[in-house]
Amino acid sequence: MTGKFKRTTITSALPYANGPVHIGHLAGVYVPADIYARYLRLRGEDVIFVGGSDEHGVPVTIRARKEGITTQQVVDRYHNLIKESFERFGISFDVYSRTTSDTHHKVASDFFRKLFDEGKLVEQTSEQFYDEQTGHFLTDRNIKGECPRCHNTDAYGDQCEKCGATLSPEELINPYNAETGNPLVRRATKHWYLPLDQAQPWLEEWILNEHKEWRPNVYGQCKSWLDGGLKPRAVTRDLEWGIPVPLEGAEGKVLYVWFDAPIGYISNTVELCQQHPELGNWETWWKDPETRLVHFIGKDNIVFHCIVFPTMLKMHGDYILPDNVPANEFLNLEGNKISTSKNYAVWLNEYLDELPDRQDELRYVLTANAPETKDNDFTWADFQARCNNELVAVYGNFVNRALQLTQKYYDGQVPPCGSLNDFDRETLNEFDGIKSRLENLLDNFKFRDAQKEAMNLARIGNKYIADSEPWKVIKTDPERVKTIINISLQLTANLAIAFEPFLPFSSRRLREMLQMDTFNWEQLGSTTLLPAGKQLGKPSLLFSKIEDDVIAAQTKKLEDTLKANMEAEYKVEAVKENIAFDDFLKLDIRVGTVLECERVPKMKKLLKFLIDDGMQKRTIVSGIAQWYEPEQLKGKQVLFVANLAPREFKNGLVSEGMILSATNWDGSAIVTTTLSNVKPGSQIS
RNA sequence: CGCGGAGUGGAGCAGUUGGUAGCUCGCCAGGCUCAUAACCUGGAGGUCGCAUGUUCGAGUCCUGCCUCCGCAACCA
Repeated sequence: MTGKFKRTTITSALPYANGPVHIGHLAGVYVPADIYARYLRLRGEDVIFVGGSDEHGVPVTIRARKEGITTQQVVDRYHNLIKESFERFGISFDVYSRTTSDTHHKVASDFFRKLFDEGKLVEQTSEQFYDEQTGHFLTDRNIKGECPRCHNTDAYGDQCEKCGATLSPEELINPYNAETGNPLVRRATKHWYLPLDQAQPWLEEWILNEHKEWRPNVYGQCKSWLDGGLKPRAVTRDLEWGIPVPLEGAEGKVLYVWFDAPIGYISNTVELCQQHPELGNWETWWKDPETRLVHFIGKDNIVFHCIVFPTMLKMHGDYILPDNVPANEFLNLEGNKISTSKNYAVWLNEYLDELPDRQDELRYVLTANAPETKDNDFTWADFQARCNNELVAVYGNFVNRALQLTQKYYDGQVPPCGSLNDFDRETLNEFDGIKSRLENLLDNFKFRDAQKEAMNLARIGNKYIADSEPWKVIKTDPERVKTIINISLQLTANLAIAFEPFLPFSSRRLREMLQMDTFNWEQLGSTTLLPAGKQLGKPSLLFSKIEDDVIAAQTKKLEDTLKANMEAEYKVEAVKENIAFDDFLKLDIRVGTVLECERVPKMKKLLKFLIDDGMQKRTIVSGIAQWYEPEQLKGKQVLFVANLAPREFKNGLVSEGMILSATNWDGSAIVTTTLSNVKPGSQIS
């Protein structure tokens, strides 16, 4: 660590206790944060890694109402699930607490109270929409009403999804509660605001001038907010679930979640230091200018961690400000957005159950494809390829080669290193700079590149063994082979250290095979990690291949989810305008028997039917080839429009009518028929 | 015209201050056989979203446009 800092406080975004954690959270926040924490610990630095669940806010209360349980039960369920998943996945939090803890309530209340007492907050009364039946004020998104522009009655308080108009709730005609349908009235309510506008000057200096090194996405977004001019933001809300505003006359009001949630980082540190007195006073980790504060978050959280929370800390007084906020972009899944509400995700707890003992595989892939500069895509095919072609074939295979050769030639004892030839020196030179390269990348939050650098060590090893051909040399110069194997083993020992921050589970297994009891970052690059004569443990495979059926099961699961969502989202179309009876009589719908049915060459969607309509045979072409095999329909009776004007297709084919099908929710077509057979040509009426 | 980010070989991604376009995987050919049909070497494959400029020179800088993602609107 450079000069002015003596210790590091690492925070990771608090996952919202409204669902399990998924791979997007991991790739965006927890895996990079964990790599960084492990790296600093390995260097022997003072570091704490703080996490916890965010358990306030509106969505958890909605979920509780839907499921008929208490809000506390909802947050308990997800907090426990998330906490346990993180542990199993090896996210090495020093503390993982929650914002419903007593400590947090006290810390957050005191924080607010101090700002209030010192006159830092602005009090303001405004009119907001109120549901008299439920006794709730509503947020913009929970208000619906008639759009003043297109008169769609389902417009939201912020936008009409039908005509795209941007709205404010006051513009809606007949506003109502989106959840209950109750009509709304306007009612005055008092709230407290954080005057971000006052913070503007020093924020500009602090971010735009002093932190030009922040990532472009972070810096860019901050700049845009600052350029737009900051406005005061309310820090309280009219809700029951949350931390009560600690003031007289503020009954029924709580702290806004984004005000209370980041304070959770502080509360969790307080709890950590209570449990571990050796860490000293919690204030050291938050107020000492020699402490370096780093927030790991996703891109949606940039404004809160770079502008709002720092303003809170600064106004409070003696807190330090974040030194860096390495925010990641988003991870997509098989080309689609990950969505908690639509259940479209790879959930961590399910991954751990369904692919047991493969934590490092997921960690590896998420880091190799981390969305550090732009949104990236996670696919199971890529996951499999990276595991099998990189972890197994490059890293695992190299380790296995070195250990098997040692077992075979030396009964598992490290052979002595003799004199080096030019090729040995060349190889050692190649990985000589590994330590400083890794440090440079990790210190700059370039985890993807850093992991690649570690993997490169294994590539060097494979090349070294292949080029020096110990299996040939053993027949002519056994002494030489000792040196080759010694160097190969030293390389594997280095791998165990280099991969420790990234792949802690396999690193541990590798160290056990190598009987490395102690290790630290400073040893990286050393060629004397394993002394000659040392007895190694029994070699076993570091990684195993992932078979096709495992991947197929996962992709099927996602496809099923997509299908289920389509089904759930299916809406019945509104009924068309009424028609006169005479209009109906004009339609001549009849029953026909399918005599022949075949695909139309070069036309993927079309089936050609030969129909017996009671008088003659007629040809009808129908666009349902996607959904039926011709054989399925042969001999069946179908309903068709008999007096539709014939239509000629481009290839000269003429369709004399239309076969009636129901269009299902997923777009598939189901051909209609009668309950029992009737004579061909019978009319429908 | 609300704001920010992104668009680079078949796939996924890098490309710091403008100087011959890289990496991993896949593909093709060859080599090797200690190793999990693994490993090593070589090769093919790109008008860097589109269009304009600036420059001796642009993936990189200017301007305009198109597309995707995010924020505003409590999903990382």
